Amino acid sequence: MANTQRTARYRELAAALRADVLSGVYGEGGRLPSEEALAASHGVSRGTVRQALALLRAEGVVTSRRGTRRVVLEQPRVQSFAELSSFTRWARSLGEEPGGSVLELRWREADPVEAERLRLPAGERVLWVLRLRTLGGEPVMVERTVYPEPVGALVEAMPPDAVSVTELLEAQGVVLADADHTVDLTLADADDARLLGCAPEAPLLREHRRTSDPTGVPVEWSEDRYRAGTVAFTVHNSLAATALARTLPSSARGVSRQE
Amino acid sequence: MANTQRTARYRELAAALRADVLSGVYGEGGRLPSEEALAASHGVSRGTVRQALALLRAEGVVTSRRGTRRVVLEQPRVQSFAELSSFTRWARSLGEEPGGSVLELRWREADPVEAERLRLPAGERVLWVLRLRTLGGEPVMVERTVYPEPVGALVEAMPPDAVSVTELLEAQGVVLADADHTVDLTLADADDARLLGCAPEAPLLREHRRTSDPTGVPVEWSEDRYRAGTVAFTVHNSLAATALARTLPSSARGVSRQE
DNA sequence: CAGTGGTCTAGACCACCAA
DNA sequence: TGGTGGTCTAGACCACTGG
Repeated sequence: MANTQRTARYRELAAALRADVLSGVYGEGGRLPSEEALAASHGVSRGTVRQALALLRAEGVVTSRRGTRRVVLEQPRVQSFAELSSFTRWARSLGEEPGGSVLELRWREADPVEAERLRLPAGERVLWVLRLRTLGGEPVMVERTVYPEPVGALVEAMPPDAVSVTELLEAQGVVLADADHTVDLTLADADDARLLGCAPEAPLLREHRRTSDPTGVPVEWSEDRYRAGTVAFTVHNSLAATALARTLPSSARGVSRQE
Repeated sequence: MANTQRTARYRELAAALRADVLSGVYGEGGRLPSEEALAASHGVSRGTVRQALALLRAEGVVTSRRGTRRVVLEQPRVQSFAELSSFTRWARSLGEEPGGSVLELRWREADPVEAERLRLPAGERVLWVLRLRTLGGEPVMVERTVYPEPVGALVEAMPPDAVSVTELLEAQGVVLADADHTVDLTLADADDARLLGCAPEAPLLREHRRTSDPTGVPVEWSEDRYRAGTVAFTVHNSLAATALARTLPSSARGVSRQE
């Protein structure tokens, strides 16, 4: 009695509930029906309902507390890290027209940082790509990415004006499963300034991203620099869900080595 | 046969597994035992094992794929948004000595943005607080926070040099359950420059944060400005877990069609 | 005190991966 | 083809919230 063929039941349920919530059926600050009631009305077990609700909770759509029905949170949901893995998808979901072109591309040896991030032996060959990304024709981001050998070969073969590298990669069977993002601030160098049309030394929002495939093997290591004012990164977190992480003993955490 | 008294079984299990992974028992890129095996060896049901593993997965500690055992991802996991809700906790977990002091504090009417964020009627009275945050004595962040009436009263009564407002609030029974964070970039104004000891117009990393209690009622709305180079925000996401969000029908989202 | 979400179990079938 | 994770069920007890 398992359904995995198409979309999982709990995902369908989540979608249905999400739609209800966003359309204001329950009102902001309103309460959802009980799990029992949802299970009955949708003809599934309570376990499935809970799986669906866990999704909505992670998205920040509803709260959850023992003893009380779930409460509807705000709805804004502008743009969160969920979409971040692909510039193109992110742009489209905002209703903007994404563009992009490869400005430079070459094979070279990985520097120590790149090798470590891609989990490659030092000096391994990697494909380095410099891209300019635009929204509605306006330059907004400079992207410097390195790909390990196998993936690099696929990227190299793509047309230089390919809008979505991610989608092309997926079409070739490369699955992107996990990503780590780090956001900080940096200053525009001469190239950035020229490409983005800003002053040299102008502050830029920087994102480092490492993406892995389902096996955990790194597929991409990228540094993206956004012009000020063009993006804001959003995250939602439920403290309950992450409380544990804070209670842990430091265990095997050396010094505070960070990047 | 449910255990909720102390820590849930699955959280203990998660902690144990996390410790194992971090101590390198399985090796980076190594494989975890099967769910069945873990269930047997820890004397719990498979369901409980899966709950534990879901935590580790969300933290980016392990992958998961149908058909194969889970794979250990990298271990860095230094500082992520999980800790972000409290500057103090974040600092401590880095091994740094957090400090802070209230520089200004007054009741005033909420401006339109604040009212909207705190979900209050326009012009409602709120407590506005300006704090300087330090790490090891060095100023790193300027925090401007507004609190709605009830919480504000508690904050007002705190000693001006209280290190952790969050902890004091929790001690008073105010539970912080959910938070939305937005990160972007801004420039230092005269006050920022003076307080942080940087040049006016110097670029700063800015975080907007709205925190709610378990009921979904906003408790705090804050704008924090970090000196460049003092922080980096980190997030991990599993695409599998968020794939649905991208596949959704536009349902009831006004303009800008979603995909 | 009744209702509700949190935790846990035992068992089932399926889809997918690797051998 | 066998092992593994993904999904689903049915039922149970508990902790907490609220009237």
